[in-house]
Amino acid sequence: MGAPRKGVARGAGSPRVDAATASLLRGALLPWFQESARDLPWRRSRDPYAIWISEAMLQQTRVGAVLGYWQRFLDRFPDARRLAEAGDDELMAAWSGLGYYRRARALRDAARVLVEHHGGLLPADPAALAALPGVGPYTAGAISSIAFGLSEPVVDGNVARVFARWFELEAPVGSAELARRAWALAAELVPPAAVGAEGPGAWNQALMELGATLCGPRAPECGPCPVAALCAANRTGRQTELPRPKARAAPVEVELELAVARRRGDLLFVRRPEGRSMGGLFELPTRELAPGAGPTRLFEAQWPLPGLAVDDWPSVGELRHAITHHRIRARLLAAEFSGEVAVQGARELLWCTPSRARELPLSGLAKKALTRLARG
DNA sequence: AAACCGGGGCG
DNA sequence: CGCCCAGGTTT
Repeated sequence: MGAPRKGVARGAGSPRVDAATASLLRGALLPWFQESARDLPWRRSRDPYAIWISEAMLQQTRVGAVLGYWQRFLDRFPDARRLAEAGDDELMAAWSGLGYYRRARALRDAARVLVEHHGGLLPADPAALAALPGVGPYTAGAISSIAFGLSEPVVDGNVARVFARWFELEAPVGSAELARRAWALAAELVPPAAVGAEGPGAWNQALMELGATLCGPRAPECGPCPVAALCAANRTGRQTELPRPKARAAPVEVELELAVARRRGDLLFVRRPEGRSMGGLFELPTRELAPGAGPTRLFEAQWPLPGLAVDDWPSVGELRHAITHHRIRARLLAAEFSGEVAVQGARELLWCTPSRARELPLSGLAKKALTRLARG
């Protein structure tokens, strides 16, 4: 997500929310949140440090995964001073299994900054927070609003999706444009700081709660949604179409020929070279046909088995396969051998029955080819 | 702007 | 297997 652009003049086409709409949205969402918010342990804390830890753990990580870590981490590192002295081993032990381990080191580095420059406490100011390692626009806004009650916006994946539906934003998921518009909307919608310091934090959490529960990536549940009547996508029936999926690079069309070389019930396999994609996996001898713009990287140097004159072999079938952004059409060419097959090249060859081949590390395409051959 | 980090859950 | 997740940092 991009950074908030507070105070920047908005150009034409940027979203605006009038005060009446903002009021309706808050009046619909906040009571729902108070009623049905999940009882997450970090929501019971008012300690900025503890809230910071939860936000760091929740970066690109599901609530369910964090549940088992947050309290144990706090038991071991109850405040910034203790965290600043954490050794690598105990730090990693406390984080092990959460992924994105850079976050843990950033947390400790930030704790050292806190001890050195902020008296061991978290600042409330989002700019000061964002200057800490591992704290970006989202986390700065979250701590500032949730822990300190400041009127600061927050946009995560949930909020961007919710806004895309509320306001029919057409920019695709993950795009800079959607982030920019979502931040602008969040800044307009976040309520002013309340006396009880509950307003902005509750609002931000309510937005994320809606995105995490009812307004999920697919199959949003608009029936029970408290905001359905105010949601543009719900009114036009586009709630499952928005936000638009990420524009994906067009898949590369690949045409392959696979050699089904048989000898007394065995099939010939070759092993892909180590260190490249699918390295070490076995596959059928393969060549690529008429590559449009040079050989496809996934398959270059995969042929030549000069002993196999596949040009003369009859086709026994065709199959389709998809790898990342490649769409593959593979023709199966079969021939029967009796004696030795003279194959040049250093790559490892293996004659093996189809059933035993099932125990080999096969490429997905080879597995599919075996299944096809077994079915006849 | 895009790549990278990274593990799990789910359809 | 691809998508998605309470993102941030680096190039």
